[in-house]
Amino acid sequence: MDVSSVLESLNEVQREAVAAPTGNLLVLAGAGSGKTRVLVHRIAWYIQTGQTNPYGILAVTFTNKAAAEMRSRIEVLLQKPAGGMWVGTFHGLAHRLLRAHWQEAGLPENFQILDSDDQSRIIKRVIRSMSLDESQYSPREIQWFINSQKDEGLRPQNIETHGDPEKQLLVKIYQAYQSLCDRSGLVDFTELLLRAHELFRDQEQVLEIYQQRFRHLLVDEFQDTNALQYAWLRILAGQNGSLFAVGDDDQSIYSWRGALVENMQRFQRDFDGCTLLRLEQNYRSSANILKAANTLIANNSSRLGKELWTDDEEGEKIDLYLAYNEHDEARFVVDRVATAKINGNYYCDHAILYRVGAQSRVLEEQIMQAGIPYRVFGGMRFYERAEIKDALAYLRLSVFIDDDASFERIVNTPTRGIGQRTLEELRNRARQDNISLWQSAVQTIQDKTVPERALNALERFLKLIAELRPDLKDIELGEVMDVVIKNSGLIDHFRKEKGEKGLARIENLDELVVAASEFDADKEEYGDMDPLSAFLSHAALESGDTQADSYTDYVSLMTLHSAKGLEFENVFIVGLEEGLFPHQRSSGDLLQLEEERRLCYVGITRAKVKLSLTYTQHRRLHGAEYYPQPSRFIGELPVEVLSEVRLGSSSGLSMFTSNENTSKSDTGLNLGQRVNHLKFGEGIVLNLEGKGSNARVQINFKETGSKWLVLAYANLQTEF
DNA sequence: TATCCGACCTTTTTT
DNA sequence: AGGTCGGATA
Repeated sequence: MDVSSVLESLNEVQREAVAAPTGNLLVLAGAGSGKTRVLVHRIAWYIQTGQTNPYGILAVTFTNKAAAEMRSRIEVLLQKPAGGMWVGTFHGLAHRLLRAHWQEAGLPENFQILDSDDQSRIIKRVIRSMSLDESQYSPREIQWFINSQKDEGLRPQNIETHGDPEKQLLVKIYQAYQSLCDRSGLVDFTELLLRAHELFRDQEQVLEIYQQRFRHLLVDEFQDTNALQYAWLRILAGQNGSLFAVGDDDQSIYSWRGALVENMQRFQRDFDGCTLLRLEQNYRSSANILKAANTLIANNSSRLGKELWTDDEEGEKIDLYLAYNEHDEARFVVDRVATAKINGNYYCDHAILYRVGAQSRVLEEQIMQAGIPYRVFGGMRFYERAEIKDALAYLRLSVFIDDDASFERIVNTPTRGIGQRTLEELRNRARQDNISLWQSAVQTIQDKTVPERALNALERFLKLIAELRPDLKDIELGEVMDVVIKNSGLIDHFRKEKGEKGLARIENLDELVVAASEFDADKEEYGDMDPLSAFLSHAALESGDTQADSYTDYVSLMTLHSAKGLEFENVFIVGLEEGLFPHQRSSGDLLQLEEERRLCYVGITRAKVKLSLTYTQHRRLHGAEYYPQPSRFIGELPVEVLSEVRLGSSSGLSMFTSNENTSKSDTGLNLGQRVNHLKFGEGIVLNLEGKGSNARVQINFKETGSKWLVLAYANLQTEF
């Protein structure tokens, strides 16, 4: 094999990283600097120099999409399947370990995976069963508490409460939640990681197997690792393993879900002989775009430090558009996209990025009106849909009767006369005897401790599930799914739902049958699990990211967060306003503000050719009116790369005024304008009405709040 | 058991 | 504004 081919087409630093001697290496890789490329080539280098075969390599990422892309790029480079290599997400790999070592990990063979919705339902139940006030102990907060404890590697008994009764109670809830999960063989997402870590920590012989095997560990997006993931990598690497980590501290935007940028510094301390390389040459964006990105991010402190550069030319300036309101903003963007299309560009080279999901609606309205195909990313995923989870719950229960989450979900869906009273009885018994709801139901039927009518209903339910079971073994997966959906009565149930909704649900259920029949359990991923169990795991771990159809041309709408890792010729970032971006909830805290700035940096660096930024004078959000100040991030960009867009009266402006009926009297004032009043001081124009001597103006004064004034007497100063 | 009403919330997302 | 959720009601 010609080793040099792996190094061809790499720049000097990339080559240095790829061909570095085996050992611990941290690659600080800027946006668009070819970071995944380096990682993939590093793997090929290991193999082609004979340092290891695929069997000795473990490469880990955060999303299934990234993992799939990595694997396929490796295989392209090697020109053969990379069998035996472990490539996957932290959760996927942890899952694989736990399936292989379920006994050592103290799990039932058929353990089921809880997604966060399942988890939150269980937590609600636990709170209720402890007769706590739900309004005082919000399930959300408790879920957050439990997950962050687990992220820290903490079990209830390890948590120091310092006698704080509040915390003691939280720990008690955590405990109760965990024992419910344990007795019903349920593993939440974080638990996958925690158990996998404990497996390594406590089972020396297991750890040894994997330490021997995986001498070469590689991590992408290292800045996104949390404490537990870091600990897992560290224990697996041991003394003899080597870790190749690629990341960018400037793109760390997930601290709010436990990601620790500090892991990049820690890595250099904790891992022997760690070297640091910087990939700073950018192959994506024009010089102007990079200049904007570099200048912006330089406002952050405590960076590892790096500055992107490019051989590319200066390129176009960055457009900056001040819109009247969010409709005008949307119209501006859509107009630009439409024009680009007419000029021979593709829709799919365009992305519209926003800070919060709620901003997509107005954009969608405009883009729909223009008849432009688009896709909104994010939101409900396929396997998260209620009807899909219902159907899967039938399956899960049939393969693993102790799965309480599924039992609860479907015991009375569709309604079959098993009401709250009966359920309460089942739950109590389950808790008292530390058994699953299914076992509890069996005993309840034996002891006849509920009314006859409920008893019969319960019996019918158990029989329904039990009858599914023998059928499932022999027939093909799609057929299994079909039988489940038909026998469960879900179709009839949703048919009764009025409107489009029920219809859509039934279509989704059809789609589920297709998904099941097309599912092909990868032996590497799922070992010798039976196909049905493998499919259920798959459904839990891959929430069904709908693959972008490559043959349709559409504009992408997404949050800045979901844009990370992507690139587009043409990028619009909308809503650059104080309070929105940076978001209100981040603006009080310096660290959070810096994360917002990194988010902006991520957004800017998505653009290859053209970047446009917009903000508004007036925005309606959550039913309230805002007259926001321009985002500080605009002010942090170098003026020389910006170009302010002023529309002639023929385009956006006239459309705006005619459509919105906000044409104001000719007062010489604009909405959002700053004015000064002799008595009330400084304020901002909120509204105008009437004409001539009747004209009135509403002003939000800094000191005294909002007031209506007759313009003729107000004697406002507009320049000060 | 279905449906309606009002209280409540609303940053970002993956697994 | 718009969606979700839980409780009250028919």
